[in-house]
Amino acid sequence: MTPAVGSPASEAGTRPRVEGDREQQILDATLDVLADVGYDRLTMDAVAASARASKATLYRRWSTKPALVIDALCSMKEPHEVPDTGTLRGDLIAMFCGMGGLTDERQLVILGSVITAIGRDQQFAAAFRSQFIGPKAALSLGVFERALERGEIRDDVDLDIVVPALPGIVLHRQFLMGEVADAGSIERVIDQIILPAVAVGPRHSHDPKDPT
Amino acid sequence: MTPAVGSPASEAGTRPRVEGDREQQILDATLDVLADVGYDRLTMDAVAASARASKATLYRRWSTKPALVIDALCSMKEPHEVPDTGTLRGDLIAMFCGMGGLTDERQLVILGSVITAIGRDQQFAAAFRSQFIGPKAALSLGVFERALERGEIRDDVDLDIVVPALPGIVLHRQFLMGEVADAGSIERVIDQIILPAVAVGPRHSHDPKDPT
DNA sequence: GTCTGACGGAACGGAACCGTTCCATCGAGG
DNA sequence: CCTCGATGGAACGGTTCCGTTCCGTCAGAC
Repeated sequence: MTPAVGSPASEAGTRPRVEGDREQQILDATLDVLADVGYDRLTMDAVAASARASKATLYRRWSTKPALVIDALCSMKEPHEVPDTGTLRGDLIAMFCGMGGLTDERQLVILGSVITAIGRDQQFAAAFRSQFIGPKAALSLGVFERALERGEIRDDVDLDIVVPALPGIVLHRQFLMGEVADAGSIERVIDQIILPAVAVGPRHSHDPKDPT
Repeated sequence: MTPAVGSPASEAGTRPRVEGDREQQILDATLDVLADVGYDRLTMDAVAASARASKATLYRRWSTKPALVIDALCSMKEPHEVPDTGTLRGDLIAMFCGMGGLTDERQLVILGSVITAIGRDQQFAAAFRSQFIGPKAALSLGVFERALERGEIRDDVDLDIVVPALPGIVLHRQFLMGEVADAGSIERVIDQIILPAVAVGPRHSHDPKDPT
């Protein structure tokens, strides 16, 4: 499968030279293969073929397959900063339903592809968590902290538990139950689990009219 | 749709060269290898070696690797029936912290090992969901329905969302965040997410299906 | 005691990968 | 124009795994 990332300048037989983004092209090809066959079945040959590079080039830059894959994961676009919609509900929807969120097909497939590797390669797991999970978790944490400042949620909420709950529920539905995550299902989880769990007292106030 | 897997031992006379549980021994060995190296890297040779069987024997009974693994998964012990502790909280803890629950190391490792296969083998995924996920989900559903009858939880709770939430959260913490699930962490999730989400009491409806 | 047949073990050819090496080619800088 | 360095492509030997086949063994059926 040819990566959609066609080099703008070079085409039609001319050999793609190292234009600086050559490395990114290879990493993109790595992600394509990763999404296609998974981590365990990803081979350097397949990556080389997909990137129209030679294995020699690959090994010149990355000594091992884990190193290449980790680099590829790190090269993925980070989710945008989450816009302040004024409510926790709006922020969560904006964050998880947008690009780079839980409805991003490619990202979900890749996520599932590396779970095996996470369980069996400590170094891989560490890199994955700090580079991939970390930024997303930080963003999500920020959303909840904003809600905390607004007084939208209880002040005794354990963010370590609450913050990862939403992706956990959605990913579980996706991977193990076979549902395709869309905005609607994510909203249902937010409305029926997350918001009730953090709601303030008996009064369930998710009022958008209280911007701190 | 089970591929050519004879229901053995009950048949008289014909079979058991060794013992009727020889098949189960092989399936157990399969689970061992599965937990050890994962689905993609599981080889028939490794299973044969682990079971001290010959590959010929394996292929005599299971035509392919997916068939063998599916049979192995199906042979795993089902979780016990959940004792009625009198409260939803007690039932959840009893169910998920006990054997076959979310603290069962072997089961968790195997779970992570097959996620790759689930995403890429439709037949495998279907068998896995009906044989592995299905019974657990049914048990969990029963626990919540019992709570519903007790009047412990709101009667407008969407069980399709709520029931899989707990395993989702815990598995996410385990696989992606690298936490080891123990009774304490599961209890925290129950107390801070699940119970608040289903607790009786006033609740604003965020249900998009109710656009009053 | 003999026959039967499933068994474990070993080996096979073929295929896929790995990591390396060699080489012709092409782009850029001198 | 010409050299130099990085590249793509192809091939290598070595390893692993697949699915099959053959064979000697041994417990139960007869």
